[in-house]
This record gives sequence, structure tokens and C-alpha cells, in this order.
Amino acid sequence: MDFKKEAIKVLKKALPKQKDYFIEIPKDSKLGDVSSTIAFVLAKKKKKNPADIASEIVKKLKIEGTCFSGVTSAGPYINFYFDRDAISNKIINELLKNKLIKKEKPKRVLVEFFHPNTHKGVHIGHTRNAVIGEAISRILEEAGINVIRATYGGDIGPHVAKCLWGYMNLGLKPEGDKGEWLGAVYALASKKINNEFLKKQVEKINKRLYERDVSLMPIWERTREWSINHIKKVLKLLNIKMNAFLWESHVEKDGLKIARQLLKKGVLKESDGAIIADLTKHNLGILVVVSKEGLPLYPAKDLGLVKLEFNKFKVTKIIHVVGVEQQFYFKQLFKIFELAGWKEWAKNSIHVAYELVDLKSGKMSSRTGEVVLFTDLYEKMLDLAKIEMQKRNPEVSIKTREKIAHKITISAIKYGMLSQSLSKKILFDYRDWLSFEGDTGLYIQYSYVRARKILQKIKSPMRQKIIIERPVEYELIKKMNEFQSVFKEAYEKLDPSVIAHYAYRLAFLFNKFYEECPVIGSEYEGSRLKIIKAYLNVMGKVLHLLGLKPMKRI
RNA sequence: GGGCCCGUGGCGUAGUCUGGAUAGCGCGACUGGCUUCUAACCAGUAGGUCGGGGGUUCGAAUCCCUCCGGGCCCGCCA
Repeated sequence: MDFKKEAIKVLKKALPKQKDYFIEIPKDSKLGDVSSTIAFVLAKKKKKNPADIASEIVKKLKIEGTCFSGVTSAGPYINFYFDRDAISNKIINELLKNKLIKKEKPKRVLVEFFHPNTHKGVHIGHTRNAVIGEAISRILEEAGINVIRATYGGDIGPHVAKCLWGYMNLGLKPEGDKGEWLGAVYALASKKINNEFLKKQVEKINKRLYERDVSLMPIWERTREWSINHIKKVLKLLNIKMNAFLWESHVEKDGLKIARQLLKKGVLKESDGAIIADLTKHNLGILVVVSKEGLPLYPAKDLGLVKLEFNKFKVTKIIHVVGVEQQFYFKQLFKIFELAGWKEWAKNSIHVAYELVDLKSGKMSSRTGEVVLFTDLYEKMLDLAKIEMQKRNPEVSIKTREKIAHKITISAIKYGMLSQSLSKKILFDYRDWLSFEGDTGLYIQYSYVRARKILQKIKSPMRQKIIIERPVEYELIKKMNEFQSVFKEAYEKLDPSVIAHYAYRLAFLFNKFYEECPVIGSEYEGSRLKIIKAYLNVMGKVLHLLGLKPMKRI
């Protein structure tokens, strides 16, 4: 139900010639459900007092037969009021049909996200990326799009060479999760490799990797597998199901070939023995594609990747969820697509940029080991959730408690990563994250569980009509009515934080409703039951879009 | 030198695209509310030059200009 359109219909009859009716939704329902500031504009033209104009307009407005029950002028503002019961019935009935979103024509889109490298740890920066990517995937799916989830990681190159150097020379023994342990080896090796002699050794290993030196392959394959297992473990904990794992080692050869072809075609050129893209004409500087050693750099690999992604997966669009620090790089890359004559690929490659997760001490660095690993955060939060569960619900079996604690933890991590705007850095602090109070994932889940519990306990049939007894009921219904426009905004911007912010406002109003409006045994039981059902529909959808599993109990 | 982003109470953050009626919210502090649908909740109090200055406008946190502070990117990492 679009409130603004309803108000425009009424205004149009009295003022047919206007292009814009300056409609807005007042923050405070006391000031109306919809309002117009058109009097300001007309006052200026006619050189009259806006308040007088507003009251003149109001006299001309006819609301009989519309969904409005009143319209008044408050100074220069024209405020429309609904018949709360009637409009609430209309909204709730719409929401109960559960067709909340209009589906688009089916299309195939590839969302590329997460991007952990092998031979390095999976840290909370990767986690933000993964959670954003998954939420974007779900938003697209909700709109009717067929989504391919893919992750693309570096399993070859200097960082792998360093790690392998450490593995072969530092005499360390694998312990615990071997993939995670490799991350530590990488950090230690980075510290040790501090002179030209050792750097040369690492360079040699790197070269042998690209040459697929048979003496190095078993060790590379084995360690790579450890990392991939760890990466899959993290994805499982986050409940993310990837359709494709793409690795640099799969695309680097083809990428190199393409780079050489583009060199021949004159799209790329040679400089100091390297192959570069000279984009200075386009104000995009210079990008080195192949090193003077003849090794494919990141851009070359991306050339191979884009071909694989568009051709193999038959998608019309690729969304790259990658940190904002690579924004300039993606502009360069997409420009190369254009210059190479791949117009469709250039047009349909999108970079969704988000800010990084930093520590209070500064940037995270796998190289120095200055990172918060995903598993560290997860385990600390899980322990806390378990302790709280034990305090609150000691009667519940340990097994059930553990399951619930896991869900609480994942909800908190995901919501925490999503509720901040994409353009804002997350300054990670354990004190903030080790709390399940206030604006957290648990708050959202808690409101949902409360709604569910009431529903379970009610046996009486649903009353046919909504009766608004308390203002909060009306506020909650209006908030639920916003879902479609909120979804549309998130979809158009490819920004899940829009949904997360909405989730909090919605849960906030529900908790208030819960506090103020007894349901079971109340004379409004039937009406409120319907509100709760609608809430479960809307919040259920919202939780899903955020990648959260709706909880049955806490 | 070129480009991008951020700056809102002690801390964190929404609102900025699309200007509108007293700038929302969380944490922290203080106060009150569980024999009542689970209080990881709710209500209330204190706390704000919306980084500074100029401009546009009937009206600016929001648009434009400028300055300040912080972060990121720009030839052989990814």
C-alpha cells in the first residue's frame, strides 16, 4: 500500500496542474500519516502566507470515498489522516497474502564474494565480505533472479610461496585446524624473510609454482587442501552455500594468454619488459598486467576469470563484492574490457565496494599476524552465549543449548557485519562484539521468537477485523507496510544494510507492542493475533534476506 | 600531483542520494518495571556548535563552494 500515491490522488483533484505535490511521511503520526508541503511552493508564487494557502487547499480537498478519514492544515503543512482501523485491515490483509515482493523476469547473475586466499587465515574482514555477499545474493533471489554464488581466491603467487618456504624451512609441526595453522606459518615466514637472500628463495618458489614444478606439487596440493577445508568449514558455520570455488591457479594460464592477445591487438603494451595497460588517456593511470618475469599479475588472472565466469556460468551480470580499496583497480579493469571490445562484459560487471574491518590498533595484516580470525571471534562469542543460556535456561539440555548458542552467535556476527553502512569502516572491538544486548542480531531474533511463542499458545480463530487500541499497534503496522519500499531500495542499491536498519526498527516496534499489548486472553486477541501473523511473515522475510535462520526459541 | 570515502552527545551509529514540522537509536551512567504471552526486554533522566566557514533556499545534518581532521587507492602484492 503506497500512502503517497493515495494522497496525490486527492490533491490532484483539487490542484490538477501541479507537477509535484511535495509529499512526505511525517516522522510523528500525530502530524498525519501523509503530508504535503506544497503550500510553501504556491505561497512563493502567489506571494501569500503559506499557512493561508494550506488552509485554502484543505477546504478544496474531498476525501469522501478515499481511504483518508481526515485532512487538516497545521500551519503550512497539509496533513492527511487515515481511518486507522480500516487502513490497518487493508495492510494486514496484504501482508498475510505473503506476496511481498514482485518478481522480476528470471536472469542469471553471478555474485562473487568472500575471496579468502589459501595459505592465510580467514579473518573477520573476510567475514564482513562473506556476510554482505550472501545477503546480496538473497536479495537478488528474492527479486526472482537466479544467483550463482562464487568465491575467487588466491591459491598461487607470492603469499603462497612465502608460506611454503616457512613450511619447508621452519620445522614447524601442524596442529589443530591445519588450514588455520598455515595462516600462522605464513605470518611467521613473513617475519623471518627479511633479507635479499631469503627473498630470492621465495621468488624462486613462486616461479616454480607457476611452472608447476613436479617436486613442489605434492606439497602445494596438500597444503592448499588444508586451507580449502578450513575455508569450507567457515562457510558451513556461516550457513553459506557456494556454487563455485574459483582459484587463481584455474585462470592464470588463460589470463596470461588473453593478456598476450591483447598485447598483439594493441590494447595492452610493453613497458620495461612488462605488459601494461596505459589508461592515462582515460584518467585511470597505468596498470601492470604481466610482470617483467612474465608472470601473470592480478589483472591478468582477472582477464581469465571474467571469461570463465561469463562463458561457463552463462550469466548476464557479475557482481564483485570487494573492498573499497580496490575501487580504482576495478575501474581500470572494466575499462580494459571496454577497450578489448567486450562491451557487454564491461557494462555488466559491477563492483560493490564496502569499507574494511580495522582493529583499534590499525589495519589487519595477515602478514604480521595482526588479525582477528573468524574462528577466534566465533568461539569467544559462542562461549559467552553458552554461559548466558546456562544462566537463563538451565532446564534446557546441553545439546539444545549449544545449538541455540550457535544460532545466537552467528546471528550476532552477521547482523553486526550488516548493520553498518557499506561506506563505513568497522572498528572492531571485542567488548562491543561480546554483548548480546541492544542493537544486535539477537534483538531481532528475540522479537521473532516472542511473536512465535504467542502464536503457539493461541487456539482461538483469527478475528476478521483489526482494531487499533494502542498507538504502537498502528506504528507497527505502518512499519510493516514499509517493507516493500525498503526491499526495493536495498535491491536497487545492492545494499543489505538498508534491510538491517529496517529490521531493527521493526523489532523495536514489535518489542514495544509486546510490552504494551497483552494478546492471550485480551479482548483484542483476534486482532492482535493477526498482527503477529503478519509480523512473522515480514520479519521472517527480513531475517532470511539478512542470511539469518529464524529461531524457534532462545 | 590525481581520485574515492569518513567526520552527528563520552564511545558507536541512523538519517545525507530524494531539503520540510522538536536530529532518531545502541553502548556506557542514573531511575523505575518480572506471582502477568521468556526482563538478552520495556519505560524514563542526564548528555548534541550534526568538523569549521561561506553560499543557495520560505526552510539545510541533507544541495553547492571552501577550509580543517582522519582513512584508502594510483607500475611489477591481491
